[in-house]
Amino acid sequence: MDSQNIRETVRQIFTEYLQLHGHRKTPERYAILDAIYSYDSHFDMETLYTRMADEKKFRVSRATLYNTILLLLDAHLVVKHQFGSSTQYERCYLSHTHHHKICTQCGKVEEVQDDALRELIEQSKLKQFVLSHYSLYLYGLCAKCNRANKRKLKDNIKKKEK
Amino acid sequence: MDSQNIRETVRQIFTEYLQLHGHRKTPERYAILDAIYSYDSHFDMETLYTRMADEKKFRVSRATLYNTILLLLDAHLVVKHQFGSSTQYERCYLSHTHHHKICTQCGKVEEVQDDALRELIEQSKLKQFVLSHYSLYLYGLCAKCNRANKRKLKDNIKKKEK
DNA sequence: GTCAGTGCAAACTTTTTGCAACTAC
DNA sequence: GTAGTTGCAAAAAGTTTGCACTGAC
Repeated sequence: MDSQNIRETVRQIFTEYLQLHGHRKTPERYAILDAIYSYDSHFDMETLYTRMADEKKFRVSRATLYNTILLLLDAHLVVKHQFGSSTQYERCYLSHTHHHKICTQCGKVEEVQDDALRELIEQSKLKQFVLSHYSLYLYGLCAKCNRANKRKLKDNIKKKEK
Repeated sequence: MDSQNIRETVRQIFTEYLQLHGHRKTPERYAILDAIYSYDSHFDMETLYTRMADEKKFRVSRATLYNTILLLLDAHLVVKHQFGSSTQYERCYLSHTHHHKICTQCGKVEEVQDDALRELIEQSKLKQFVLSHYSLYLYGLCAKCNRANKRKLKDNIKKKEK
């Protein structure tokens, strides 16, 4: 499915969701959905806010953004992530669930694709619980920070020996 | 290992960590570590702050709490979770890594133990990355909210048909 | 004695809320 | 017409920071 097609499909899904839940179909809501589905990757509220004003020429208030994101989360069209200290969102319709490697030192986030693991998690039987989605965050050190730390540690030990 | 023994062991680990990194061994730091290891479950900063003052009779400032938690995270004696919108911490020395079921509606968090899945995640080969720990958050509806939603949905469809 | 660490309050960031104006229905 | 939504600004919640003081080394 191409990008244009996806955007039309998610609009339909959103419309159904809004109808079913008795919410109004406002232009703001569709503009926000459309903006989100025009990005490929993660974004935070500030980015969405400024990008919508700059690129999409559609200014909505922050309050409306937060409001609409709540609906989109509930409609399973967007997922929320909280890596480290920053809250990020991501579109999720027709995008493969992936995992995230987060460097605990520099904060860099990378996506990891592991279909075998994905299936195992999705098939894990949970008592008294209806799984809708999940997040797997793998914390550790990226190659760069790992090297830097090893150097630092060596220096400290040397200092101590003096 | 009994609870008293664990507390002594983590003190030692923390002492080594502080020495290695050239930090001072202040009474506040040990009091915070001890408080954290006297709880079995998750806690947030506010809870830790008030509990330390009330139960432990040891008042530390919020600044020092945040400060010390950073060290404990780095020393792998505490893990940080960000479910939904609340940030929670949890001791992690000698406690089995577990997964979390989070109800997207009422926010209830439950621990899930699945050793097979745990091992698979821990053994997943990651290129250019040194895994230290991970978090698996399973989002969905708890039995209670699921029932409530089904009722609500039925009502909305009925309304629509009128 | 020195400087890392602490407490305090102010600042800052992110998210929520109250209310008047607006508009989808 | 009217109730759900929006925008704005103020408030709240959570975390960080600057600075004077303290105490671990």
